[in-house]
Amino acid sequence: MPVVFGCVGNSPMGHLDAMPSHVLLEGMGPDAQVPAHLTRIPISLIKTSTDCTNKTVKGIVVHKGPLVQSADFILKSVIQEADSPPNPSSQNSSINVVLFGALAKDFSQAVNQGDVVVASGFTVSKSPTVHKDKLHPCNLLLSGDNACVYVSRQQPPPDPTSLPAIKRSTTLSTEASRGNKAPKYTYIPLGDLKSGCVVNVYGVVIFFKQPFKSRGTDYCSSLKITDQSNQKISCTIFCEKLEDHPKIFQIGDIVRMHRVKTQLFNNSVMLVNTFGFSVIAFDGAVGADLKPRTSSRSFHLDNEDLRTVEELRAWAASQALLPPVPTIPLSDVQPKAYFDLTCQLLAKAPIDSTCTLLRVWDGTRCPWTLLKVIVEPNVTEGPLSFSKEKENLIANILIYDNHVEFARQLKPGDFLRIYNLRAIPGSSKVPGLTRSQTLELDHLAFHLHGGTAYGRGIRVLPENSPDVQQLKRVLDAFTEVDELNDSELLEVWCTPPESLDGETGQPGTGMKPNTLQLLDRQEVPDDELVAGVFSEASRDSGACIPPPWALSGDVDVPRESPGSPKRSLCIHLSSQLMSEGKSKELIFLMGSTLEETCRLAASYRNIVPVRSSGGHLALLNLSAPFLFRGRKRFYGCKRCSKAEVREPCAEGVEVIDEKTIAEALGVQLLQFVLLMKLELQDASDTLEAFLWRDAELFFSLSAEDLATSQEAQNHIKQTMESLCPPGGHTGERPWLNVCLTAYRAENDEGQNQTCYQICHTTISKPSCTQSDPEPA
DNA sequence: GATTAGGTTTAG
Repeated sequence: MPVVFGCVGNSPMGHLDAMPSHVLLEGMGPDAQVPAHLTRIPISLIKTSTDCTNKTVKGIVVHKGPLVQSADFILKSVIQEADSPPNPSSQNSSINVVLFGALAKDFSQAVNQGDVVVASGFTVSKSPTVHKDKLHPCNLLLSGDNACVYVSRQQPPPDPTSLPAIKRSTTLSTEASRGNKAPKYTYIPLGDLKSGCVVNVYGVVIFFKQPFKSRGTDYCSSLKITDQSNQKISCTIFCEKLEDHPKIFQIGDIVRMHRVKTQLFNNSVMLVNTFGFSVIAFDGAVGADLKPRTSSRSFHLDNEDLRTVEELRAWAASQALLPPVPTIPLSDVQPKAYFDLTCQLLAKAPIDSTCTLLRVWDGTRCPWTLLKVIVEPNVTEGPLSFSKEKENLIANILIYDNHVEFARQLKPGDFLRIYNLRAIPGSSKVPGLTRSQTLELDHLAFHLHGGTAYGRGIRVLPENSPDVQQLKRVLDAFTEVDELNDSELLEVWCTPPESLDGETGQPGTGMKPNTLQLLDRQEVPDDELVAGVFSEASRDSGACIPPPWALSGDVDVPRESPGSPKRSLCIHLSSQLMSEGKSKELIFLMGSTLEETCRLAASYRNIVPVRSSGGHLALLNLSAPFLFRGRKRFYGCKRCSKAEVREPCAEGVEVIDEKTIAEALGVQLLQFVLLMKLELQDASDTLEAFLWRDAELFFSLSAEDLATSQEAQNHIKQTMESLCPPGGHTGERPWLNVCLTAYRAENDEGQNQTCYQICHTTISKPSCTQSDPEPA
């Protein structure tokens, strides 16, 4: 059944549904269709200088490459001189033929290996693969309107099993078809994939399995990827060498794959690697390093690629495709949970043929009692024991079945990510234990079960990966501390300044806020307490003689609501201020409630609440503010003040401030101070540190504003929530780079102890996860 | 030279 292709031009990508243009004719060979004005030339005589106008070649298809869907369709084929016995002395009777556009697509559909074709309208170029494939030094390019291929089958019907067995002379690279320059790749959106093509794609990884040994000869990787088209495409990669597999570390990573073939499985298009397959992977986080993960030395990456990666990153972020926490630290592990762990291998030991012990740490301490496994010392690789402190951080992980072989290749010191690890509470039998070896009850055991479900597996992370860099900082910090013995450590931390002045800050690194609590000693009293003081003061409403400098009168309190009863209160004013026309600058208010005082504060700049005491005017108990100004309240020290109602000296004073009033009243003015205690945690331990002297610097606001401004309070709240998310895991808390001051201070029991304060440190943004220490 | 797997939890 001969087949004739019509002359077809290049079809722009996307016109994949264009009707094939071949015409079926029966009972004739391809030659019957070739127009008479064309003359055939032998393949072996083709040179780049050959004038191909009105020339044809005829050959048997000895290789048909895959249809590559690129900017255009491309298909590469090899034909061998037909109808004449191939000259064994000549290697030039087989030639590469490269077809473009719809012609390539039609050729892919209608031509099989073994068919005889006649081609016309071709051009000749140098074959870039001549040294590799030892074929004809030229190749034939078939594109554009003049290109035409006439086809016939040698043995109809086209039953693949009955086709002449023609050995492929060599393997071919599709890259070869584009000349010597770095090929320009086109990437097909995942939503546009059609089955039966070889394509290049980009995608965001939404599921992955680390390479695992297949039942065949290769390792198999399983991926599911997606892109802006929202199509979710499964990919299966078979490669004999592990290094040829995609290097996926976590969900959200981005892969670029070259030469994967599309095929239908379960009514969905899926991807499988095909000849010439290559893959590179990128971190999927916006702003992360754009260094591709690959073992290939000759990958091509241009600005367009980087732009594609950035676009996918931004899109993935908008879709929340990246997990908020890539892995769970040991400190946050929950019993019964499956989790991924990023850790360092310290030691390992085989337990039996189906189980290997990995001793790992990540610098955090698991709050649960961990499984202890005792193994024969002579089978352990790595140190047999560690310092007590370090031992407390080490998790024993039992690796089972198929993962044992992989674990065998691990070396102590390796940085690992273990996927789908399971934390099992209680006791379980550990194979290989002798009678003398005990297993603790009520522990948490970590198992990497057999199988690859849910991506279960192990990966060695490269030392330069950001997650490893972060882990190393934590581990190094611990090791540094661990190597000092306790007394040395104490000496380092206990070189305190005599006082807070002249202290030297010690930059601390890697401290993590753990828990936060406000010190409740000397707290600013709440309204309930203050209202109680007012209430008590108004009960002492005996007769009182105002001081001679005062003018007394009544003031109507603004009503709470139109219907509420009218109330007037006794006030005393400074006659001097009155004479200067500043009667509203300061009033001494008697018998008011806290609430009424606040209402009057809208009309009078300064209000000093007073009471009657022994026939004289007196200030209220200094638990309450001695002065109200707008929303601000000023407090006096109960111990240091010698309070008495006196006329402020306001002569020549433009504005009466709290200092003038406090001075006149003998009140030792108190300052608002923000005092917090933070529990910081790093790999080595936790540490309580005060935020006090530089608390305002830390939060970039004044404590006084904090007492009155809702905005300032919100700012603090947001900042604290970003440092210590409510209900969040430790892993979600940011790392802080803080400067600490160590000093000696007496505690409540009169004992000298070392205290720590955060100093010279500013949180740069409320939502920011890092703080920037300012130069001391 | 084709085949391998085709996500979805061990059962210690």
